[in-house]
Amino acid sequence: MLKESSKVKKENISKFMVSFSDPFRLEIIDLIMDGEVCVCDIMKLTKLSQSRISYHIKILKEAGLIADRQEGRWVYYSLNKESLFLIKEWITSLTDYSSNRKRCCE
Amino acid sequence: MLKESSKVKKENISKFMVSFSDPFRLEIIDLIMDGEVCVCDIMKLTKLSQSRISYHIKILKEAGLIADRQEGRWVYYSLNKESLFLIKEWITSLTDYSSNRKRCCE
DNA sequence: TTGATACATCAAAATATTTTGATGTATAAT
DNA sequence: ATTATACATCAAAATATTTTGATGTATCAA
Repeated sequence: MLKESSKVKKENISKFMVSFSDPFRLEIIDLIMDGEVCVCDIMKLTKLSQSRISYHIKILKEAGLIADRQEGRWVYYSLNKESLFLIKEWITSLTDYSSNRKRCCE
Repeated sequence: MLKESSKVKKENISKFMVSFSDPFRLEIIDLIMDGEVCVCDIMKLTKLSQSRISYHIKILKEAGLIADRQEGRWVYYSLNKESLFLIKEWITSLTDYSSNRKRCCE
């Protein structure tokens, strides 16, 4: 079993994965990757309704996946690379651990 | 936007993330990391009901996260490292892409 | 100060996922 | 053959997530 000392908490991993588990959120992330975007940009590019986008944005934000910055009436969203690195690290620890592990009775 | 040439398909990413998004499935993965386990092992270790475990196992299997091997009456499950590597690669492509990208009008 | 824009939030409805308990199938032991 | 074990599958119920349309708040322009 993975040590509890891992930098990412299980609860956060779950939240992160949930936030990545919706196709519309993946689409939004795809757009945000190209640079800061506001909700109105996402509306134009995805044809999703405003409140629907706000809802998904909220999930992504609460998972720590994106950051926001207000500028006048606009709110710009951007990828939070730090959290992506942490998750990558967590997946690495999964693969590393299970490849170094000795099987019982071998 | 990420090139479609990425080794992992969006649909698979979504499935993978869904499969990782449930705390009980994370728990099961945690156990499987320690070596092959059967449903009965998981039952003993997690106190989840048999059909509940089977259900989650199915989700994990369909996402390509775990592999199975039958031996008599037992079915042993193990981590499929290949898919973990692919997802890690996908996350890497997310961070790499967005860090190399030039902001508009800069 | 009025009206428009950008976005958040809310409650209800729609939809999807998960859990439960029952039943089914295959293997193996008696 | 009969019974027990290991697991899968199923349908119904329980629960969670998502969508929708309405309303709220802040900012800005006229």
